[in-house]
Amino acid sequence: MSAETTRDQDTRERILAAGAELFAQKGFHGCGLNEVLQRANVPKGSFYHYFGSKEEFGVALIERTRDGYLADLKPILGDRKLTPLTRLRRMFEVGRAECLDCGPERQCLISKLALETAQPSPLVHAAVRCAFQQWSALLAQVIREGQAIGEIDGRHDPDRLGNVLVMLWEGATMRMQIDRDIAPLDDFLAFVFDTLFGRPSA
Amino acid sequence: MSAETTRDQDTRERILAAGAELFAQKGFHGCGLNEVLQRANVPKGSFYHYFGSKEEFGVALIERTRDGYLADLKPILGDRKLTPLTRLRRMFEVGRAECLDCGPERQCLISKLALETAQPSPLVHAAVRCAFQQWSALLAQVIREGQAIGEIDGRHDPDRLGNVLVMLWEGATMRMQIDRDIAPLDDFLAFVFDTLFGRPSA
DNA sequence: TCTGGCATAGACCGGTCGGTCCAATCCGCC
DNA sequence: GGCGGATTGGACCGACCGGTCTATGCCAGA
Repeated sequence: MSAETTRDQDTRERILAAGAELFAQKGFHGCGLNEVLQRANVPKGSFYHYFGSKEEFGVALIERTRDGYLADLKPILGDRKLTPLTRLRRMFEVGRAECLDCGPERQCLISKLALETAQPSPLVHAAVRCAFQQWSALLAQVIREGQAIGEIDGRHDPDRLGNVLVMLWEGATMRMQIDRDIAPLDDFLAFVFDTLFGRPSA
Repeated sequence: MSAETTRDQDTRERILAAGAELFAQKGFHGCGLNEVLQRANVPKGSFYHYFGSKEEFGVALIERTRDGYLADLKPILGDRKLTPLTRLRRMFEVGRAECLDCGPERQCLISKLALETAQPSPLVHAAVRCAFQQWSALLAQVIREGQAIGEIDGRHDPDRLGNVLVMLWEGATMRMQIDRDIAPLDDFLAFVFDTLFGRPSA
């Protein structure tokens, strides 16, 4: 019975895990369902029992990924023992460490699916947009806290700065995949926390 | 004979133009050759006369796109009648105008193909990397000029700042496609030229 | 005018795609 | 025990994929 726990309800989870891994590497259209199912050791029939189509599967993947990210982020960004700016830095350092772990050829699943399916699939599109907006909003909140205690320059518009950080991070991870090197993430950290949030006064 | 000029050598160019348009929307794997050739009004045999494979075609597309970008950029970035910072701003404003023209659902072809094919295709990968490095280098040069005349804060590392601008721009265009709105590009311009290069002193 | 190679043209190939279908099996509930 | 929905298993489908092949049109140079 303990060995049988691999089946049952977690079949769905196994499909999702295999899809996340493969799509993050090969893309949505670059990887067929058969390959995903083979990796998950699940037959076709089970897939279409849990998901209505490949597109719905993509939406589920994005939501799963987003929820995982937010679950990781919130404890860091909400840690009252750290100053807001320290929390921001900690979050991006954790992100860098994760990229280092799983290798530079594995791009953020959300942005990858976003670019590949934004045009034809409104479902995927909505899921991606939601994920980015949530992240931007979280950052803006921490930025406001930093401004409240004078740690971050109050002339920044918090919402805009939150968007800028997200955009720059996504651009950096994209560049990381292109260069096969985490140097772009180091450029990101150095720019944001030494230059942008560092001493701007002469 | 004038009407026949549509054929002959420019067949290759017609294929490239159709591919650029369709791949920018639907992606490399999301669009079949048949669709490209139908749009270009060219039969299969001609395609494989000019290109060895779909992958080689992708490389040719990236190089064509990169050359087009650089040809547009260089006159602006090298315009000695403008200050370096003004040239930078002009360049991104032109980029924004072009995005406005062709619509927010059309993502930068280079970054799109980069994410989709970076892993399995070393040829495409090399072409993309080359394109980004050239652009970053151009920006770094202009930043150095700006620093030389005191227009840009000399404490910035020019190469890193060039990379940051490219990464942020790519992230912004990605977000533009996700949100179906050019507002992210406005955030980019406001942040870079009002906040980053604007008055940092209190 | 004949000829050789470049370019056009599209039928065709095996393979794989996303998706369908139904029989077999499992398992909680009566 | 046996009933019935949930789940598994995988053969199968038409469509389309990237790529091949050969027949033909075209035109420059002998």
